[in-house]
Amino acid sequence: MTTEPRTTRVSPPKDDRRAALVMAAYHQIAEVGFEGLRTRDVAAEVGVNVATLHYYFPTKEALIRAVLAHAMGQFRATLSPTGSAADQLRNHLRGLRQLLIDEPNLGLVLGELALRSARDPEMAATIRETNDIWHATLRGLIHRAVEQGQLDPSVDTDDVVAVVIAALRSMTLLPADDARSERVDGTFRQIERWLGLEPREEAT
Amino acid sequence: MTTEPRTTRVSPPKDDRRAALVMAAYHQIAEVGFEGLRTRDVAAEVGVNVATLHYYFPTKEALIRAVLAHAMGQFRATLSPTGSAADQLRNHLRGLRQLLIDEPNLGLVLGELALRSARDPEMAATIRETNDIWHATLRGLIHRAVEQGQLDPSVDTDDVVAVVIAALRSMTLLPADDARSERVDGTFRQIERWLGLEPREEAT
Amino acid sequence: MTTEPRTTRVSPPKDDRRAALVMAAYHQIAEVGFEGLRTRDVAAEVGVNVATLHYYFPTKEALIRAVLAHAMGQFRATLSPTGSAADQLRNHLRGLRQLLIDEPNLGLVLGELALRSARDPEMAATIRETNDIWHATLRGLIHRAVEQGQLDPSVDTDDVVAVVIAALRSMTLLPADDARSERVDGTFRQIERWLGLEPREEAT
Amino acid sequence: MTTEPRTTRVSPPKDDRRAALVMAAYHQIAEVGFEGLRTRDVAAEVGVNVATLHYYFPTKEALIRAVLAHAMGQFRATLSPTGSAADQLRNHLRGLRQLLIDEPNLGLVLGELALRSARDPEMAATIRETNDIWHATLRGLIHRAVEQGQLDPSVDTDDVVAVVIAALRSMTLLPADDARSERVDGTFRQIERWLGLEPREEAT
DNA sequence: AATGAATGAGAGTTCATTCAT
DNA sequence: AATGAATGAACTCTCATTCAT
Repeated sequence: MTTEPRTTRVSPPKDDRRAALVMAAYHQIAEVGFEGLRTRDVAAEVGVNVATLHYYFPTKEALIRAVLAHAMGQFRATLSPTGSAADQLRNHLRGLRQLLIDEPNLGLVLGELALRSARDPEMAATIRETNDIWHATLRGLIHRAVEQGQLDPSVDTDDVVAVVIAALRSMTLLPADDARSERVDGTFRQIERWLGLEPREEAT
Repeated sequence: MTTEPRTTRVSPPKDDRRAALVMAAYHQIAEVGFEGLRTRDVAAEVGVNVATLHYYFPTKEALIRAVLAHAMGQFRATLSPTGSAADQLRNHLRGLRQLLIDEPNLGLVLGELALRSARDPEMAATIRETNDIWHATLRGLIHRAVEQGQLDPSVDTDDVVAVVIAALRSMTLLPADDARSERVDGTFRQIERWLGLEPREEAT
Repeated sequence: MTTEPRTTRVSPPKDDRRAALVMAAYHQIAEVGFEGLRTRDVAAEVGVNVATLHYYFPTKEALIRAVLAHAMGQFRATLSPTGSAADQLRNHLRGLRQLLIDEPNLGLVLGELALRSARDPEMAATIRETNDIWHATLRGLIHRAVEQGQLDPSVDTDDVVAVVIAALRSMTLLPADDARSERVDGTFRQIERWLGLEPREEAT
Repeated sequence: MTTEPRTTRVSPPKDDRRAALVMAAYHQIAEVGFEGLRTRDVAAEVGVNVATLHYYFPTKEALIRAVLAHAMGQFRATLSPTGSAADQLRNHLRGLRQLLIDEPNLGLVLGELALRSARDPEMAATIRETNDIWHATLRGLIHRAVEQGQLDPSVDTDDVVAVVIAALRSMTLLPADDARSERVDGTFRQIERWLGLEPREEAT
């Protein structure tokens, strides 16, 4: 409750305000959903007046778009390529698993966004785009891994990619709450098995 | 001035009104999400006054609970047992696929409910319960199918069940929009393949 | 400040509420202009909640339209025909004069509406309509009065009607404040003189 | 990075800024009325920040006062005396007519100001002052014109002045829109006739 | 002399809920 | 069993004004 002494000018210089507001909105969405998202609460979390929020984002919708962009960015970061095809595949899966652990809110927020996209064509387009990139990337990785003799040719099909992504989406877009965490781990493990990536022992 | 005596039971008798309101709410949630759910609109869809809605459901929450019950019921119906274990398994998968086709809104509504359950312990409990039943049922079916020599023993593990349900949840709880329908079909097909159920050729 | 005891059910039964709100808005416009018109204040003047106002008028604009209709009605009432043409002419002028005395707010409200009509085509149409009726009526009366030998033929022109109405509009649409009341009387007197209607002695 | 030194007086020197802001406010009032007058929009029209506006005018009210002064000045300019009394009279009428044509916004702005003066004593005083000067001037001109034998003695009364000014005010203070322009011309013509100034043929 | 950033105090509008009938 | 009328509490968004720079 006490305001920290503003000795060091740590407080946001320029557009950290913007970023802070996006983060707060992100957090609020995870906490109360779009249903309970209130501009005043977002502003309060950053410690500014609502009017300030509207100074940066003309409308609530604009704020939500920014949250969408942030969430998409966080997700896409797990698609960065390094190592052999099989390694990249493994890294993607593990990176995703780690992301869900580090950022437990991401699932909720992405879920809210995915649901909302059903009523919001612009948002739907953004999400579909990322989704398609995801499919293409995974398909490409599996294909090259098979070519390089690292995976069994039988997994180089659209259907396999479809199941894998479906399962991953389930982890990513929904509260891990009811899909208890041992099931999450099991899911990741079994995907690696079916793909033919020898599952290394967990460290957790 | 005098309204004709309502002796003949032409208009909904008693709690058809209730059911109609639940259906309308269900429909509204699919259309506008919890974010946009308005008691007035629900009442209007049934053609009654808002106050009438509150006669049947004291609060908006009560109405939502009823929608939850309805949605859960619809889903659980696909778990009904008939035939051999492998047949039941197949039936469940196909029943689910059919349900998604027949009732395209169900995914949206279940998704909304699942997300909301993250903030609503009572709702979370109901959903988790159904979820656990799902897991147990699937596990049991696979186990018996293996015992009866209909499936390969390698699929009789918790991890396999976890992936399968994760993939199915993805289909069930999220707008099929971005997971384009061919991917949905592919997913179902590949699950059958991995389980060792020979995928019959699709109709349609 | 004390709420009057609601012993007698004098309080508005049905759509007196509507009328009361219109009257309050009318009064508020006279008092603070459109610039200062606040739905909350209008509602407060009637003693109801703002939400109640919006129950009757979906938007502030709708309320303003109703005020326009009310004001136009009050004005048009002075155009009712009785007696010979010259009598009707006299009656119209005197009726107008009386209206300005009885309803000192009318000028302000009509003025606000007239000014607003410059930015509001729909409102402009309504006002122009009344205005045209006014012109036509006056022109007709003068014409018939001339035919009946009650007025000098020289006044039977569009230009005369234009001046007369211009002068009357000035009285009607603007605060009588600065056009001090003796000038208002003088204006009415002189119009009668120029038209050839012998001005009767004032009673005030 | 370095802005060129503002040695050359290309940009407005000192209080051209002030004047520009007043003109913009004047323009805005004509366009959207007091109801829609926004300091931000005024500043934007000049191309400066709102804060800059507040540097020149501490409050919105101060800006409005300046607009009032500007509008009054423009009007009073038509009262400048040149020629014989009858000429001055004619010049005043024609000058006014020309002003309304050249500056179609003036009517709107003066109308807004007149209406506002009903709630603003200070503004009312300023307007009444101008108004009284107008009356006195007109009265004086007519009186002298009669003395010089240029007009009929019958028009040398307060009542005549009252009607004439009432009619002129109607032209000046209200949107010419509904008082269609042919009526405006007719009004000016008839005033000249009644005063005994032979109306010269119009040029357009 | 000028501005970007910030804000307090509202503004119109919405909505779940209540209650007399 | 059903409704029209009413409301408190909020919600998003706006705006004149301030202030450090």
